[in-house]
Amino acid sequence: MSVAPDLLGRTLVRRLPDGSRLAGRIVETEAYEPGDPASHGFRGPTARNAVMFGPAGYLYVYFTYGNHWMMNVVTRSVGEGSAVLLRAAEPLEGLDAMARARRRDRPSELCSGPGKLAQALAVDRSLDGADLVGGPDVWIESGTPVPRVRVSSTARVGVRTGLERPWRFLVAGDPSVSRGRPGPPTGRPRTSRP
DNA sequence: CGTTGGATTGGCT
DNA sequence: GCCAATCCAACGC
Repeated sequence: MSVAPDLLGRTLVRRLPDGSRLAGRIVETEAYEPGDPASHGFRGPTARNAVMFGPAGYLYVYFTYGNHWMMNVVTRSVGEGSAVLLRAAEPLEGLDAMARARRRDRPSELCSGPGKLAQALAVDRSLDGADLVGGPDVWIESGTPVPRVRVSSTARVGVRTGLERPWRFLVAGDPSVSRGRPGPPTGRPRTSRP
């Protein structure tokens, strides 16, 4: 869970097959933990969520609502089943390519939601299980840490269980944060671990 | 094997 | 603010 807020401010990089580079500064994440009823891993491994149960540092990509791909970072060791959903980023590099993929021009509409982010970065099922540490297609660079005081946490968006867990983390006031519809903000994240 | 509904988005009222 | 789009994994029979 603690890695979810730590990903804020880091740079998510995608290298396309033609060699071009796309990048965005992560501004919104959500944590999905072992034993968490809102997590895809809650009922154990399946063909879809298998990557979640593998080693940390890999990309878990899944498809939902008939249209959208979601990008997650696997964060725990083999067998545990955890992930951090990458929900939004501030476009930094390759805005033209992102705009074409998204059919939108305004930067704030390119990566401001989990489905939008994957579409802008040309991420789909083919990158499920991609190596984020040593792989050539997608990775995370250190970026600039976001000061704790600028991080807000809220209930996670779009889930019906686990609402008591304020595990959505965002950069307060950033225009690239998604328009989620969670409950009221709960302020800065708790310092204690679950 | 059929049904259900989803870690969403964008367009329309 | 509301809701259809659109696919498929999960689950029940």
